[in-house]
Amino acid sequence: MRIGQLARITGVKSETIRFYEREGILAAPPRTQANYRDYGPAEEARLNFIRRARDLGFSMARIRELLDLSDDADRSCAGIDALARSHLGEVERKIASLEALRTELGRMIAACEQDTVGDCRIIDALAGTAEP
Amino acid sequence: MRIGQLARITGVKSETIRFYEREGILAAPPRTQANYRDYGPAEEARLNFIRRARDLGFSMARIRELLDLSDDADRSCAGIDALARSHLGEVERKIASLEALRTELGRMIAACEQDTVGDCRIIDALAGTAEP
DNA sequence: ATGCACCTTGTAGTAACTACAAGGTCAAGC
DNA sequence: GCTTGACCTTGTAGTTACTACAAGGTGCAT
Repeated sequence: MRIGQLARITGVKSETIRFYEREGILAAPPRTQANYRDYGPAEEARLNFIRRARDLGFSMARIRELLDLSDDADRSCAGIDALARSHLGEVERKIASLEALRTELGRMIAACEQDTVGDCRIIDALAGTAEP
Repeated sequence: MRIGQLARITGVKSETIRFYEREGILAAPPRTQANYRDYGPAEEARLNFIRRARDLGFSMARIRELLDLSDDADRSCAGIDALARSHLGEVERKIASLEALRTELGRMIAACEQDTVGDCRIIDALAGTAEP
C-alpha cells in the first residue's frame, strides 16, 4: 500500500506520516521499484496506535516508550514491568477523569431531556485536587 | 490568592495562567490595590479543569465549548443537549481506547509477574478500525 | 503527452505553550 | 531605608507536534 492510501485509511496526512518516519517513530518502510513507500497492515496498525495515543494526550516521547514495550521483545521483565506500571498509572488517572466527565455530561443530557436545565457542574467533574 | 500560589497549587506556570487569560479561557480576575491578580477557589477549579482537559487531549477550542456549557446558564436546552452529546461521544471513545490500553498493560504486567514475558499486543490495543 | 501520485529538500505557518529580557511596582525582612 | 523577591507590563523567541506549500523530479495510467 502506498502512502496516499495509508493516509486515507488512517486519517493521518501523508506529510505527517513522512514526519513520523523522520522522527523515527515509524520505521522507514520498504520501497517499490519506483521508490514509493510500501506499507503493510503492521504499519497501518502502528500508525493507528500513534494517532489514537496522540488523541488521548500522550506525548511523542511517551508514545515512543509505549512502542518500545512493543518493539523490544528481548527486554528484561523488570524493565517492562516498571514502564508498564508507570504507563498504567497514567492511563488509570485519565480513565478516572474521563469517567467523571462522562457522568457529568450524561447528567446534563438527562436533565435536558426533562427540560429542567439544572446547574452545570462540568468544571467540578475534572477539578479534583491537583497532582502533576 | 496571587498568581504564584495558584501556579504552585495547580501545577500550571504563571506565564501559562496569564496566557489563558489573554486567550479568554480564564477570565481576568479582580486585582489587589497593588495590581496583583487575585484568584479564588472558583478560578482554581476552572484552571484545574483546563489543565486536566488538555492532558486528556482536548483542544483549547473543545475546552472553550465545554466551559461554555458551564458558563451560559441561560442557554437553550436544545443547544446544551447537542453539544453535550457530541462531547459525550468523544469522551466515550477516549474511555474505550484507554480501557483497551489498560487491559493490555495489565496483561503485560501480569505476564511479567510470572516471568513469562509473552508477546506484546500493545499496538493492537489502540489499533482498531480507523474513524476520524 | 498529460495529469496525478509519488519522490526529495527546504522553508514557513499553526497551536499551545514556555522562557527570557527590559523596565517598573509593591511589600516584607534586616 | 534599602534590598530582595514576587508581581506587573510588553515583546521576542524557542519548543512540540504537526501542516502547508514550493521547487524540481520520477513513475505510470489513460
